[in-house]
Amino acid sequence: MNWFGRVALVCAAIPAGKVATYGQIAVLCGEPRRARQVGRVLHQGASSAAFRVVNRQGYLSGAGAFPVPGLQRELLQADGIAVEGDQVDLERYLWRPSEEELKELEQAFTQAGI
DNA sequence: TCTCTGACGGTTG
DNA sequence: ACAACCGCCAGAG
Repeated sequence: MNWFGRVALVCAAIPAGKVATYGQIAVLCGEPRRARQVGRVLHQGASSAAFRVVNRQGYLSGAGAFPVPGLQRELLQADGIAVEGDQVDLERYLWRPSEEELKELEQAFTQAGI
């Protein structure tokens, strides 16, 4: 499995109603310093769950990030997440992976052949 | 080739 | 709290 695949797996592992940060995704992929590259592969359409990824401040991706402006906002709200001024409350919505979730993720990596 | 540019983030002053 | 740097690396021009 490659970098692209890992990012896709991690995004798929984000629970509905929660958000994750780019840096967090990078860490979960085992490459802590590649937050930027996470954004790039997501832009390439790595995962349909990419709308649950925001930056460290809780701000949504830029206008050009999604084909339709405001799409990410709608998807998040449909997920039950409150979006205020293109920003979400990380204290409330940030995904904090449980031991069980980490284990499942590790399993997914292994199964995919990391 | 070379340079510039980012869906980013940690560190430092 | 804030801003300036740095690391990161694949595309675009």
